[in-house]
Amino acid sequence: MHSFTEENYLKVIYHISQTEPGTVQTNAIANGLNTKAASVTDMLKKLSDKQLIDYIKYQGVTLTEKGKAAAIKVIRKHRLWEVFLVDKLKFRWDEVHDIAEELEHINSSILVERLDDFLGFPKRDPHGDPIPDQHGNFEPSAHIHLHEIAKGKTGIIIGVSEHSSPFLIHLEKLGLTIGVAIAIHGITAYDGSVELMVNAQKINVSRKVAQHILVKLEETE
Amino acid sequence: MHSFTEENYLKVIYHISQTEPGTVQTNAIANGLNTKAASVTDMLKKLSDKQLIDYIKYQGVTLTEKGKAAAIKVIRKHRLWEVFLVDKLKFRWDEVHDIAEELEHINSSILVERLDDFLGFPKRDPHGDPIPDQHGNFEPSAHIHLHEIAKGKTGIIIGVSEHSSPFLIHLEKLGLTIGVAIAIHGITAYDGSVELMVNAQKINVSRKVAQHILVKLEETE
DNA sequence: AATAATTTTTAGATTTACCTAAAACTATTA
DNA sequence: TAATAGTTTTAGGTAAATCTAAAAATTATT
Repeated sequence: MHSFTEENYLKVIYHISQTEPGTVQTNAIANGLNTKAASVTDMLKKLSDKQLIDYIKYQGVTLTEKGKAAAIKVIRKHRLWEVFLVDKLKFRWDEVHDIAEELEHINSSILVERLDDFLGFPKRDPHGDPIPDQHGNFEPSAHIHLHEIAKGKTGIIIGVSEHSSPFLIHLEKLGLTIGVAIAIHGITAYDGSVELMVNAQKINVSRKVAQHILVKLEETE
Repeated sequence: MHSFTEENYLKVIYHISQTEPGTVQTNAIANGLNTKAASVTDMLKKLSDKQLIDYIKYQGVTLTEKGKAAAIKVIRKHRLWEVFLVDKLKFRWDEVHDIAEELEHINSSILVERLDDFLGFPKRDPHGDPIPDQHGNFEPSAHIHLHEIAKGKTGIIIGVSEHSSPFLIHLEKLGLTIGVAIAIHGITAYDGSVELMVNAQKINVSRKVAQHILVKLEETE
């Protein structure tokens, strides 16, 4: 269908469009793919010819419906393979990203559907990200970032927005894993770090770390 | 490590060297990869530079120890993934070849070892081919081709030497699957077809089909 | 609005893997 | 052994994806 490289571009464009408002910039894509702006421009022309993106020179791009569907398919595969690696092959959540990055390009829709079935139609991957269904539908999780939560609130960690191994290993050590209940004690004015209770322990988390932890707030009492 | 394409060349060279005696010819490789002799020559130079093959112009190639090890690694992955697809995802044996052809290039030794463990360290793939262990060792099966068996002999089907879907579906219809006991009634002089008993039924199998069925003969009574 | 800074695009090259057509080599056989 | 058939290699070219350096366009700043 689409080349390995095209799929990576679509995926990155999709991810950026979910986090940044407006059209997606050439430099942002270059950054997300560890490549140069000139290479991105070349590929944008190609993706535009294939009607996978809407592209206006110097103005950035947006995915077309077709492009969005293709991107979501890749993301679905990535997340299903991550579940496979953790649930079945006993990998840790910090080990699976790079392998899933390769597996996501395996091209067989029947394989994806069988895998989904085998895994019991999981709704979320090991990092808490929602897994799109066959038709590309998923409920985006109503989350808030840890560094934005007001003092006194309580909630449950439902995901992370960074998947690097060092970050995840750090979280593991702090006991900040998915499903864990937390209570915010306050934010340190000096460095923006967050004071919180986890597993009956009071810990301090840097702002940088807090920015990548997604929390579902508890219904207010 | 090695590119997708390099791995495919090594794999094909290995397979040819197992079936044909002597060095592997350029044309045979081109044939096995559905490419042209000129392209093969280009790649042979590259593989030779990397010391994966011994190559003398016009004389064909042989794998070096390094090349052989790389080829066997790919074959190990291919066969393990086939077991996964059939045992876990409930694919039929005629559906798995093409998907495994993609999966075999996924690059992660820990993944392969975990998969092997998950599958219970299988010794053979769904087509009866032996699966090399971590170190590349495997017992080659002592088999004989169906068309070479003498009248009156009995045996058990232990494998096939063609993996195409039409061929395997045909075998399935005839009841000629792995583990099935057969008894040779004779060979038809006119067309070389084989008369045999399977599941208490007398059937006739064309020479072309018989050539791709591997049988383990029963100890003579 | 003019200038400076930043971003993006163009131009021209490189690498990998492939192709066709022609030349060179090897094997066959008359 | 000379001609011919078959195989393999060389020569020259294409397409995908990348790069660097320079030009062009946009955005920000006096």
